[in-house]
Amino acid sequence: MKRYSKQREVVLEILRATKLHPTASTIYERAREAIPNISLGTVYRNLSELSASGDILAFKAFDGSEHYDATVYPHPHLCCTACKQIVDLEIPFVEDFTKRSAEHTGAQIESHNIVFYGKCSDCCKIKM
Amino acid sequence: MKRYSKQREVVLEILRATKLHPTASTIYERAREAIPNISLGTVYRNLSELSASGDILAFKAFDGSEHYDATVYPHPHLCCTACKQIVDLEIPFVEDFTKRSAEHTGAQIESHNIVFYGKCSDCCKIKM
DNA sequence: TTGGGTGCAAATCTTTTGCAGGTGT
DNA sequence: ACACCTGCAAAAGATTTGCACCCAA
Repeated sequence: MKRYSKQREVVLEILRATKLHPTASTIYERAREAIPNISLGTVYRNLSELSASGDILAFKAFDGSEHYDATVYPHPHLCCTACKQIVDLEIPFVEDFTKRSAEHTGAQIESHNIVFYGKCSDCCKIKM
Repeated sequence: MKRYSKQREVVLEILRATKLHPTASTIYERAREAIPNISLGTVYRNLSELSASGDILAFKAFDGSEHYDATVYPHPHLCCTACKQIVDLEIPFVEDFTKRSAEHTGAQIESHNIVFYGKCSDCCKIKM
């Protein structure tokens, strides 16, 4: 059975309080503010468990680093080449695209990991 | 200036001869059949260069491992949960989806990394 | 009480890099 | 000759894991 732990709660809180898709080490640094002697291994373990239980999502950015996200329904991300941030994209027709892809290829698609690379809308406004 | 090297040629040949999206270490093992004393570092260096010059594509699978592909136009991949293979998907409307996503979000999308997770068409046929 | 959770440190694994020597052009 | 490329090995990162101790239920 799964038991309560302060460490897991803190990790989850940190993720839910940000929209910035932090990495494990960023979460670790922030968690130390609440639990100074929390270990990095514990952060990893909890991130894995939360991810496995569907409480959070994990995905890889273009540079290969793992990022975590408390927004748990599958949604595309955009890695902005200008501000270097990873932003959530609200694309209402993602599931439609996925379904069409499945039909077109004869595959059975359960989930997806879509990462775009380009310039986010904020950065597009600023320049050019 | 870029110069010829047997090592780079072998790496590229290996990639072009397979449809299986090998990882660096798999390519390394195979390359050693042609050049027994080739080093893993050289394989990585050449994969980076070939990727930077657009001769090959690199992408991350769901488990985070980097895979390489000699099919250079951007196309989605499917990680099959049954046979564990990574298969290319021919989705004619990918670019359309990308364009619509850009329009919808106000972002400027340069490239994409789309990985589906599910069961490939072959595995769907075999067993329900 | 007891089995899951933790901190710590060592171990893995993957990828990168410094360096001295080799090799296309 | 010169700059690029290589093999080797060490380094760097990221993530996992073994272990003894701790604690929620």
